[in-house]
Amino acid sequence: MPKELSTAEYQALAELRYRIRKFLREGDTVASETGLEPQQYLLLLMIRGIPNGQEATVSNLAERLVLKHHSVVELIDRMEAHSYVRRSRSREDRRSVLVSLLPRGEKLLEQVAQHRVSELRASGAALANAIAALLKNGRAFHGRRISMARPRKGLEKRRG
Amino acid sequence: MPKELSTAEYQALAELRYRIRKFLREGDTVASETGLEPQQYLLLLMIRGIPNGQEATVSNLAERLVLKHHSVVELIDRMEAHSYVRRSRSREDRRSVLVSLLPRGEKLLEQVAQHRVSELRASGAALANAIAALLKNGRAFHGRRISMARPRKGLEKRRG
DNA sequence: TGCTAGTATATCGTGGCACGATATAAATAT
DNA sequence: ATATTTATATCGTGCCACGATATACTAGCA
Repeated sequence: MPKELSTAEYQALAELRYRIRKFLREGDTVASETGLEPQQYLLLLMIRGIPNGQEATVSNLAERLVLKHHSVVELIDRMEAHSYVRRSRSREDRRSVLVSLLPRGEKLLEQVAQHRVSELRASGAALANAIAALLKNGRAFHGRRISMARPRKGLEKRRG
Repeated sequence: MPKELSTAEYQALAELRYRIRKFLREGDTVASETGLEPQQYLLLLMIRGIPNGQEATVSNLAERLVLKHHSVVELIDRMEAHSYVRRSRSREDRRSVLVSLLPRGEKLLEQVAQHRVSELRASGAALANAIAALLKNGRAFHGRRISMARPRKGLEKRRG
């Protein structure tokens, strides 16, 4: 039976969530200033930033957004209504739908993403450090030291 | 006029959001297994994990959740309906409402938080490292090296 | 002491979001 | 040719978040 969590542990979990939340909501604020809902910006970003070797299909986007596929379908519906994206049926597999940005979506995405890149420089490192500091504090989590996983190499180097 | 963002930059932003999203949704899954909605778990956690020296008032909770105060009011309404929390009027300032956990809420929070602490050990460090790695790679953001805020100890070096 | 300004919470209408259940179409396996 | 699997789509439902607006309480000031 696991031990009861202490107040310090609850506070550490809460602080972690607060920092992540604050960081994400900064981006949401910028998105809403351009007329985009937070999830809409995220979908545009996931379409534009789909990993190499993948296509922006409903199922791939569902995976990247960590949502059930029909939630993505409905999100795309709403985006189509605003002319941010369009659907087209895949030639290779006619069950699949490819989602691509329309110029309006591309432009709005760029405005938000520009801002987000700037903010990442300002606060992204602080977020990473805050998370690492919270994890490092062994006392916050059962008083035992956490063994940090060794990070992999940078993204660009991974792909050959 | 800022330069156009490259595909690599979009991919880096998208990857960052994917990792954060994946991490958060792990917790959501555990929360929903206990019958809690994601935001409900978060509210319970913010009440229990309020920083020392603060009280769990609507305005303090709104700050910790990075929400408008009336969104917190409505969230508390829904939680009260489930007997997870209760409101009480502050003696010191009768405008303020103090929110506290009821036994049912406390129990559900503990179940989820226990699981989250375990998962933090497993994936929290990976998240921090992923964020740091994405930020560190200067090419992903305008090809210029980002000057990392100096962490107390280097992430990689901290623990072997 | 009374009035004004500021602060904290509450309510309502509205639209976005997410899911489970269910359905259809296409591809694959047998 | 049939059965199974996979991809997307639709609907009902409840949760979430905000702007606009309202009420109650506290603090400051003349």
